[in-house]
Amino acid sequence: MIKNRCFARASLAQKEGDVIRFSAKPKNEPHSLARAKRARDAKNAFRLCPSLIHKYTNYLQYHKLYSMSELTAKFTPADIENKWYAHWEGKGYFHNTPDEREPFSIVIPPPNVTGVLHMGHMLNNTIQDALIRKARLDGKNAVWIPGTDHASIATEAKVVKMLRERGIKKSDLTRDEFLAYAWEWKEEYGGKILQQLRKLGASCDWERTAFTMDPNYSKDVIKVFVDLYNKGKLYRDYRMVNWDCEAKTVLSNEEVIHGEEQAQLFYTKYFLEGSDTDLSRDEREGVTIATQRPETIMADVAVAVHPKDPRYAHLVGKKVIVPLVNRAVPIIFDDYVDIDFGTGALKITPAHDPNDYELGKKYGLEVIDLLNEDGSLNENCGLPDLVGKDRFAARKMMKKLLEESGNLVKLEDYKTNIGRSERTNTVVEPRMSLQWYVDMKQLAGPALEGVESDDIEFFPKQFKSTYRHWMGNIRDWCISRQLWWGHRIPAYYYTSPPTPKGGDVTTTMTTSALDTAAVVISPPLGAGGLGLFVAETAEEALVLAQAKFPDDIITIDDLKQDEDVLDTWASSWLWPISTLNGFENSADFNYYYPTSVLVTGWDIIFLWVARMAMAGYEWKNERPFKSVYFTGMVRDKQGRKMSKSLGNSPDALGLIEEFGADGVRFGVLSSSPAGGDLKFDDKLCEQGRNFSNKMWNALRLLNNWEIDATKAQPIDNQLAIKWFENKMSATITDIENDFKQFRLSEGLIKLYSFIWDDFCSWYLEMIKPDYQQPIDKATLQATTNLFQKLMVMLHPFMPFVTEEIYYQLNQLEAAKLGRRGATKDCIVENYPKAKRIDNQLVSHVETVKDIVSKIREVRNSKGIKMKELLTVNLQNTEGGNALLETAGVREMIVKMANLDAFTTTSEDVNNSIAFISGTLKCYVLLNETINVEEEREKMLKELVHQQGFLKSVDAKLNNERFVANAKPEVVAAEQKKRADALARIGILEESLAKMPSNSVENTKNTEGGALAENTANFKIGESLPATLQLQELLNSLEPDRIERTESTTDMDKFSEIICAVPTELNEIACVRVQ
RNA sequence: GGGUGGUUAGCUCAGUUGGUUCAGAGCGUCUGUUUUACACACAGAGGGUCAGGGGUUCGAAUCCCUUACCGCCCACCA
Repeated sequence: MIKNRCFARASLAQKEGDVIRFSAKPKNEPHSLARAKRARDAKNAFRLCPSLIHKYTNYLQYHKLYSMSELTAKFTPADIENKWYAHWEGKGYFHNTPDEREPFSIVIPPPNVTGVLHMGHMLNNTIQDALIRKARLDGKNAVWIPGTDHASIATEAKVVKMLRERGIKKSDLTRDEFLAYAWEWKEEYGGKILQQLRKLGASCDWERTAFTMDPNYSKDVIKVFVDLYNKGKLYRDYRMVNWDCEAKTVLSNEEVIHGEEQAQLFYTKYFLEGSDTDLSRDEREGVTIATQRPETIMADVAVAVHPKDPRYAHLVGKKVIVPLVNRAVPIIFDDYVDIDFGTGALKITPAHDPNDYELGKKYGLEVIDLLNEDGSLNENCGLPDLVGKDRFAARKMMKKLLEESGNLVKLEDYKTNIGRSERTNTVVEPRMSLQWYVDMKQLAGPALEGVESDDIEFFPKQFKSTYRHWMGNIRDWCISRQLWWGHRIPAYYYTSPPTPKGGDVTTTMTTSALDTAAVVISPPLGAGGLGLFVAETAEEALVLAQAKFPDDIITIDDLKQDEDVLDTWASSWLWPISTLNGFENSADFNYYYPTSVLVTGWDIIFLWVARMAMAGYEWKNERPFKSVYFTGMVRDKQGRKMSKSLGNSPDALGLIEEFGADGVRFGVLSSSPAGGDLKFDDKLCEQGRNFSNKMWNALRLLNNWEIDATKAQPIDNQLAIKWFENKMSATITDIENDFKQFRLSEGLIKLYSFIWDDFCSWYLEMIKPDYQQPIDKATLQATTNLFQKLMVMLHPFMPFVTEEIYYQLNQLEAAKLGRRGATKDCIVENYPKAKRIDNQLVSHVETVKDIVSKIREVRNSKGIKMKELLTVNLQNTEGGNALLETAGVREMIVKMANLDAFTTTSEDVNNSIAFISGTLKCYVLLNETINVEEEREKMLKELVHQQGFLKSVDAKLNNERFVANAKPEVVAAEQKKRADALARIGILEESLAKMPSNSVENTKNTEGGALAENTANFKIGESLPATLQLQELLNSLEPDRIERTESTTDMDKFSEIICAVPTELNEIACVRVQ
């Protein structure tokens, strides 16, 4: 039974011609197979790449012999994540209350209560969690307040849909009945996302979970509304608004998403009044306009042209007939019209276009509103057939009607920007409506100043200008919504005193009347301005009403509350204040406010961030957060925004399952510098998972070591430990800086490479005892300490795996080092502090690493196996001696490069390969004859490079202005470079001089060539393997799973060919798993 | 139209206050690996005129101007 996953997943193959083809590469396929696939792509399959087959065979062998039974070598995150999360939460690590420590607080951008975790949340919340965990490790009083937003439109739309599926219409319900359903829905499905955040490892203070419709929160929202009204920063007005016909509510500008869409322009001719009806359409006099919304034609009250347009100059004072309804309307001349667009003539429909409305006002035109609130046409359209029809249905019918009436000139495809509702995705219609507005100009000042002066600091900075631009051109904020789910507007209308009856907004009226519409027109609710009272409760409103109308006997039943609710953002803008009970000046508020940082996407900078800033300054006279970290937008590989409708959003929880929460956290963090967009690729999560596995295996290594308490600590181990401690100090300093500037991705990458390269690849190899030898106590102790420190450093980014390894290291210490007593959990450890760095020691070990690398390079190029002992000599120089004087250096080089000796020599060593590290020269002694010419060329090349380098350095140092202007340390660095370059050049020249100039004939290894020749003979064959390797492979399979083919055509029946290997007969045997 | 960001390796992106042993990382590619922690690995290699042009400077991927493409935000012409 073959357990290896890669093996089991090996490709399907199909035969084509005489070439075996692998099918699409399955995930996690070994590289060898990927190469096979490429070979296939090159249409050469195995015939041209025998080494590939060899390689794959080799890979399989390796697995069979060494890996197949050791599945534990893989780290499985799922096993530990739930365990640790429950542990942390149970211990109360996430919860904090005010104390004497330094506070660090974050409020979560509240996701919609009905939302599910998507990539944006993952990015956003991983960043917040990393910041919170770092603060916690730094010993701060860290609080992260979670919660959800009631999201009025989005939630109401979902509830309506749910009810519809149950056969219930919203219109059949009373407000209270509907709200009961909505709350029921919220209790059942709401907050799911908060559970999902736990999977990600978010260490929120769940005891503080808030909801924007909690009783306390609602109270604040209402209080704020009343306060704004009383301060004169809130008003009601009748204006053209963005209307969502599906949700039947107004939308703010920020809630309308514009996008380019395909539309049709209807070229429609409006005939001149009195023109000859006997003439054909083209002959008859008139004006042709172009419109994309022909269904609004019936509401036209004028046609406009440019005053300087010669085509229409003769029409001054004339009228045209609106098609279908045959109403005569004036032609007006206004330079608003663009002569070059369309026909240069424009129909004026004040009720259904903001610009037309303005023109209508200017010329005192009638307003005919022919749309109902659901987007269907009403009686004002004047055509019975169209009444009740949806605007899009009507549009289609208009085509026919206009054709029949002979007004339609032509149709033209046209790309235009269409506004759609952010929440319901319906096309937004401009519509006249009476709504509540916040006077933003009064609020924007302090909020703008706060960001300008960096009282609130933006990361990255460039969002300041976006913010400035918007705040400078701010428009009033429409905060009423015609919905039920939300905070009901605390405005009460007293209807008793007879008010002038204005009629419904959908009736025909003139613009002169409209100017005072708020007062004279009976709005959908209540009595308009006269009997309007804004108060936190009906009782308070009653008091106001009684005071205003002392002659009336008014009871609470005479007051009618506004039916509308507030825009969701009119509650979430209080989030940092209300979640801390700021309006009651609570201890929490005084301690945690202003919050430390807000982490959010830049897409809601206006919807939310700016408004929170306004609210903070307005009611608390204080910024709501010290910094704002704008994350990038997560996009798919094609750069598109992740969205449900595109279906391109990866399943967040699925990703966690596949790569582990830590893997996903790594993935989203590692390439997400602030503000930049992140094209999401799950390869990054894979990298994160691999990283976890790497550390897990480092732990396994330590676990496997036996301890020998009597063994003295080797000198090179001491050096390794000192070196690593120094490097760690440097890394700590770097990471601290990165956190300060919110450069989390950089911090993570640094740690990644520090742990993977410095710790695993170098440090552990340095201290690793010889095979089956025990390790000394001091080294193991130091190593577990260092490892644990690394885990603490990495913990903010990858909490689960670090906690687990940290714990395992404690266990290891207890078992092998006899350590007693309780130890902290990683999550509440103290973040390591940087110590003074011994630069000389570090640079010596870096030289060691360089020498070792170069020796490996020599091994690689000469095909010398790692196992083979080598002798390397170091040229006797001052620098070389200084290096060797450092205790442990010699031993370290000997061990890491697998040498039998590393000694100094004063003479050139014959029959060796020389290399230069820094200013040191080493000789690798070889038994075989050296290709002198090759070495000479290498050295010459290096010499040229060094000379060029020296020249550029000299050019600077000889430049007086450089020496005069550059910083002293830069000049010193250049001088050092110069000295080093000179030293290297000296070494090279000396070596070259001593080299015999005649080259020795190179005896090249011809193995590769031979192999290549064999390949031409490869063909698909039937014989069973004769090689030992293949035999072993086959032995690993159960006999009934092996089939033998007799001819190439038999290959067809192989549905799963897992490998094809060359036999001694230069044929290919194929093996498949049934 | 008004803002604003970008263009660096095949791909995705780093590159802090300008300083040639910094042009980097990951992935991908290529070569090698029975190397006892890890093939989710190890040891290496190749690959970029830092979009084009001009300027400032002793010195430019980095600062300025300009051109060409992308992108986003805001406002919008029926």
